[in-house]
Amino acid sequence: MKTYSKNQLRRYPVYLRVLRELEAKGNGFVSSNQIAQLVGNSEEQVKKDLAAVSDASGMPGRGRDLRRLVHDLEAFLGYHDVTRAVLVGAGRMGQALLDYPGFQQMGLDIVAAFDSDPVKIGTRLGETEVKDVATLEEFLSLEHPDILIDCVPASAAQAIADIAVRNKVPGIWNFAPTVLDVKESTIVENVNLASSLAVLSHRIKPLLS
Amino acid sequence: MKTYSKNQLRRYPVYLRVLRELEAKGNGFVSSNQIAQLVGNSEEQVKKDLAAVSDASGMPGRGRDLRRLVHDLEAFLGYHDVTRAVLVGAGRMGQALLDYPGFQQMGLDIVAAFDSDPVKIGTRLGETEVKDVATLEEFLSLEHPDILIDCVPASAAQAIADIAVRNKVPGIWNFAPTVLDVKESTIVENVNLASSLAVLSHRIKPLLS
DNA sequence: TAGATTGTTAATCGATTAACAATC
DNA sequence: TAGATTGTTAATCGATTAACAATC
Repeated sequence: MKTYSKNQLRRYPVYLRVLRELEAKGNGFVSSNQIAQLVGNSEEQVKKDLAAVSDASGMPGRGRDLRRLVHDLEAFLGYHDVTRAVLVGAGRMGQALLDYPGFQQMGLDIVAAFDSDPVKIGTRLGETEVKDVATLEEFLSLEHPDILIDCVPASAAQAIADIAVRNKVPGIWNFAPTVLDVKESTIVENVNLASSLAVLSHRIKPLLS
Repeated sequence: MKTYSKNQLRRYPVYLRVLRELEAKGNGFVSSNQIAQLVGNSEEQVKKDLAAVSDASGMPGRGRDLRRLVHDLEAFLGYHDVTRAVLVGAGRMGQALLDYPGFQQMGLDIVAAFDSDPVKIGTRLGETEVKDVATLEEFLSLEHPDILIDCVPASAAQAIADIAVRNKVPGIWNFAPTVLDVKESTIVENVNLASSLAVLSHRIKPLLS
């Protein structure tokens, strides 16, 4: 079976973005070189990446069918299937995620939100009512979501992860600034702002006066 | 000169986290193996990574001095120097970032926030007053911050990036879901939720029923 | 057709892992 | 001392880049 490296997987949504922009402009075909220019990768890499997710082969001299390519990318990324998620921790970051309209387009449906703050419990954020985190475990055992989005403070994040693991939630999307310890049957993906900032800071270092 | 890959740079803040936890527990020394267990990398990788940022060599049989290692990591990551940033776009995401206390510890000082919404302009978010984005360019030309945090909607993100480039802001931390086109003298680091979700979705796929 | 672009194979590059002598 | 762990060199692995024949 084909395998995809982490870096490769990260590139696909980026391709999708620029392809949609080209589509919006009314283009019908794209060459790998065009895409390469727009995203800043090499042409060879673009060719390989796209060949790995689309059976439709491109036309020598013209490029690839844009519409078809967008479709195949979306299909590969799972945007055509609904992924059900629960969000825990309705702080600023949690609210930002609940608010974000882009997830819909990715097939990600945040079906419930939880918090421990009595002031927040019962309120509505967008379409979602905030439930008491004390009821999280029961909800997971009944509803079996695919993903738990962990947005609680670092000090509470492991306890939430433990509940997810106990209830066999396949994936944890971790926004808390802490390293989670989970059984290997549970997948954790970290959104680590400190890591991102480390890359940026290091690269601008030579530019600072 | 030593070079550091993107992946390597991303690992350092993760090491720092677990090391601080060990320090809080009162430990005085750590072995590479211990760290490897905690973060889930190989021992060899941990050894190489740490050797690249700390001159203090570890003691065979005991490990590395924890306090010293934490210090060296912080120094390498630039946490001991102040990096000045401006944030543009005081939506949910922007507010979440303004709120986040962790940046202080990383030496990141968000000195100003900007938005185009008249309702938001003039209000205070935490310690920062929201200014009119119309005054952004003047602010940049006078204050020369190190980083511009771009949190505006995708449709406006490029225009903000253009202003940053014009005013020679060294780094753009891009939270907008779009690919920015900048001169190569400007560094862009993208926080791309779609990419992160793509990795998670792909990895949980075999676990879904 | 000629030219552009494809898909794929081979070469290169870089990062990770394995091995091991050195040593507190 | 013996054992654990170090730092570093060599081997492996994987990903990226270069090259090129095939073709619309």
